[in-house]
Amino acid sequence: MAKKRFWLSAAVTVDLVILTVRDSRLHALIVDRGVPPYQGQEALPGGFVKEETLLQAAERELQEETGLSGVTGHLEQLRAYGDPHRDPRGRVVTVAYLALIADPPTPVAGSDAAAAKWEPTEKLLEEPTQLAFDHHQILYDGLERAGDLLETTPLATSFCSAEFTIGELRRVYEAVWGQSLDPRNFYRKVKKTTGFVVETGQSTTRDGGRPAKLYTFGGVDRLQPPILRR
Amino acid sequence: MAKKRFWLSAAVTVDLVILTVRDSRLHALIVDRGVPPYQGQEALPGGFVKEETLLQAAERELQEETGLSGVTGHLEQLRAYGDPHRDPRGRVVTVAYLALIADPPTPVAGSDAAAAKWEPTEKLLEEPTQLAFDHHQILYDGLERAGDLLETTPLATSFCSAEFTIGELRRVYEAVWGQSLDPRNFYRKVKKTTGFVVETGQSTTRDGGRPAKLYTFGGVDRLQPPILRR
DNA sequence: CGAATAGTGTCTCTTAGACACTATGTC
DNA sequence: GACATAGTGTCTAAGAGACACTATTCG
Repeated sequence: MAKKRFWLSAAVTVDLVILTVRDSRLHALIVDRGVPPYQGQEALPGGFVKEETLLQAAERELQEETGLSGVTGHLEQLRAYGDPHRDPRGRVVTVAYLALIADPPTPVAGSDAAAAKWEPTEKLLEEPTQLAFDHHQILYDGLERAGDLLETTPLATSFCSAEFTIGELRRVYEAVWGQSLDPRNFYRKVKKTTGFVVETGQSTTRDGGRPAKLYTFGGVDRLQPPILRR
Repeated sequence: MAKKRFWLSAAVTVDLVILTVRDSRLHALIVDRGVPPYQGQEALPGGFVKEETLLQAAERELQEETGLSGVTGHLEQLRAYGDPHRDPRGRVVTVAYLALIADPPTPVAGSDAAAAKWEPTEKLLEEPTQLAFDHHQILYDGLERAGDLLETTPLATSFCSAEFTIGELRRVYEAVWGQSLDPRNFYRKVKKTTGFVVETGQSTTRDGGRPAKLYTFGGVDRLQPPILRR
């Protein structure tokens, strides 16, 4: 280690775009910043990376922010953001993660990062931006990724509870894509996609109308054929 | 800045997956490491980030490694890799970028990072891995991304010179996807995709056979309809 | 001429979307 | 009964792939 530390040193953080579907609308988890910079403003949850993997840091933050130990859902890296001036404290490179989780974790724990709350993404995207740092951009990228994921992967089920109806699954697609889908064509499309969903044999009337069969996730990791939006 | 630097500090690098198509085969730019760690082994080109954007760092490295000032092509972020033990020197988070460039920049300058050379990606993916760090994984991810990009974006043209034939474009797809395509169906598919290519009015016989019309990139940023592989 | 690539036509099969219709629950 | 959602059937138009065929160059 002769020339030790001649290179640039930076702080590394993870920021989270945590999405869920509530009342047929897409929501993101937002925190009120309790400390400078951007004190009092809204931001995405996140924090500094410790002696751990980036993914582990994201998992840790996710559990801290949602206040749950066994969060069910999906977590994947979005991308890194490293503009030299994105943080007034100095050089901070952040690695953003995208989390898709089922509604139940509604009660958000306060944690150290002040109050957290679910906000409709539609509202958050309105200009002018109220989010701290470059979090508006990160949120935008996360929403775009989420929309793409629903086309080719079965991750829409990450927004659902363990057992769900086709109608509930459809409302996930409608919320994320921001468009309505024909229930009948959607129904057949899902059932034709091998391994997407599996019948449990039970049914429910929680959505009103005729009882709907309940399904669980079928286990594939790619939708074949994909479910494409227009 | 009361509690200044209580957080983890890390070095930040960029690594590049630079792809091109030569002789109808996909190649990646590989350097021989002249310094430890992994001295003498093969690796992806890359370097430490300075007082600049991550993208700017990637552009700088790209130009240094290819020895060209105005590299034509495409450059986008792949993702970040931050395992605590990925670099024996300490905590180094790297942000990988994917570059797609046209063949002409064949003469690779030595630069400071020892010799650089084009290697067929097929050969590089063979086990056991000979690439330093986690560059095998990064290369794999880059190739996967490249394949996806060709489906929905016009970036195959980044592999071509300013003017190209449909046949040359097809050989790009075949090289990246590793599968042969029906020339006739491909031809109509490309021409049906609005804004993908534009006729120049000229033609060439450089591919042998009947003279082929020459095209330039049409300017769209999404292929509609997309060009999907089976 | 044959060989090679460019470009067109056409057939078949699959799929996406529109939408009529039936089924089964709650009020 | 009205109303809501679940689930099925069917028609039509567009797209994908297979492949015969024509066009134009070179040697």
